[in-house]
Amino acid sequence: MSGALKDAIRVERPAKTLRELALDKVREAIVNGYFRPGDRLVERDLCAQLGVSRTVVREVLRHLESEGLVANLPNKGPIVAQLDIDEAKQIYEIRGALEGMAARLCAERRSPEIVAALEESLAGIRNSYRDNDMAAVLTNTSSFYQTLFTMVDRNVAWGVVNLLTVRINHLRSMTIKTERRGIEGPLQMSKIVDAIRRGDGEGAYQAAMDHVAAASAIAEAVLSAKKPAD
Amino acid sequence: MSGALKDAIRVERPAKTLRELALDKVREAIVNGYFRPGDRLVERDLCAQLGVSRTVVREVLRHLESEGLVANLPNKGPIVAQLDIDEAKQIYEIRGALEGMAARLCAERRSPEIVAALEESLAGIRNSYRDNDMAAVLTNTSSFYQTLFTMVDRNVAWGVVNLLTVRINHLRSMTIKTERRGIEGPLQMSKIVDAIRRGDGEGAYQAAMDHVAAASAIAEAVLSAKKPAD
DNA sequence: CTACAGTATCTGGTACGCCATAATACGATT
DNA sequence: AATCGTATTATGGCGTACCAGATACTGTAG
Repeated sequence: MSGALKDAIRVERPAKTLRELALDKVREAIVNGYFRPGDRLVERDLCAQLGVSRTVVREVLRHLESEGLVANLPNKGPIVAQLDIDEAKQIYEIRGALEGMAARLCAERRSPEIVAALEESLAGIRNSYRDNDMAAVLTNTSSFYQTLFTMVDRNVAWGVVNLLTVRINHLRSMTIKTERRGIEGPLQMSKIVDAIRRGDGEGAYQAAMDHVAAASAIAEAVLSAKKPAD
Repeated sequence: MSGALKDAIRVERPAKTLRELALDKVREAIVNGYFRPGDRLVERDLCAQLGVSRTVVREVLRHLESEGLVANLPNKGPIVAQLDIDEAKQIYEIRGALEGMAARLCAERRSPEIVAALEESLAGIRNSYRDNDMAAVLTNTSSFYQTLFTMVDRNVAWGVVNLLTVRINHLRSMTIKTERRGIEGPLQMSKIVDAIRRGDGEGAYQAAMDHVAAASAIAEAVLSAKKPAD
């Protein structure tokens, strides 16, 4: 549309400030495990690694702190937040409640476009599983839920889910690698889509709850199994 | 026990860093309307008003930005976030889902301590309404929900609710002042407590949903009525 | 070998300066 | 006089240097 045209015309300015770039870098580094939980995040070291000043690093650390990815020990400084099993379960529970809510709303709307969009995301997930591309599985799963929320204009809830999800990201990357998850995961999600197609709000709610409940159970098993080795 | 003893012994250091103090100040200033939505938050002005350096101010602004209280216009700088009616409704909806969940869990636990704690908060709310102390109504209402969440160890969900609540705080302060809200509000909340006492999970869930739904409806009326005058 | 002092490290916090950008005011040219 | 270009101002983005206080480490003296 006119937006796309304008974008084509527009002189490509980075638009992103240095701080935002650094924020993304550090968050990514935490999320995919370059920084491990409990690692200290020494400001001046980060300055060197990122090539930015302390001002920027401090603002980034503050931001990540309010996202729950970084914890601040008094007089000790910031560390990568530890994720205990109880907190992870709580996060899954909240996701269940919100994703269930969104699924119900989708079902009640009975719109073919919603179903089509969800099917498309789901196909993407199946393909990624087939190609054994786990990173793609994660992003496609995110986009599945994103459509679930945005199709019924629930961007705030999506923001909350997104915020919580980064905190359990390394759990997610472990759960999807679990045995048979490549079959069961998409199966559970297709149940959500089916219920939405039927306009079955309660069914969609339950199916969404079941999906995260399964993920939560796997995460719990993974986390309690990993604890002794830590 | 030993924790309390240690706390009693401890030399009372502020423990709070300057940044946290400034953060609370600015958040409070936004929440109770000293800074109005849309107001620009000029860094150097805030430095002067708070008596702290720009570094601290910037970190505070970043933090509030990630809380959703402050928005950052590119090349313009931070302003107090505007709250549109749709976003407010979404926030109420999320609160409904999470508070309903917590209420259900409380009911399923069937613990007399929970009921007692909730009754106490509720009594506080009634007293505050009687004394016409609206600030106390707000804090007591918060503490009611806080017990709802913390009694079943749902501190993450409580954090989410709290985070969202500050964004609609000025709406809350208007809804509680509404005609008859001093009777109906506590009535609805006592229904939640009743259901919990009965161990009626579904009833508690519904009662909690009803309560926020009522608040949401009032907020919508207030907000749409205020819009033209803006 | 222990105790104590000194030192290095690190965060919290401050001050100051530079640059880029946006808006506005002002002045010059046509 | 209208318009265009330029200077100024306001402000955010970013960097650097510095100091204070807490902590951890280390080496030396008794």
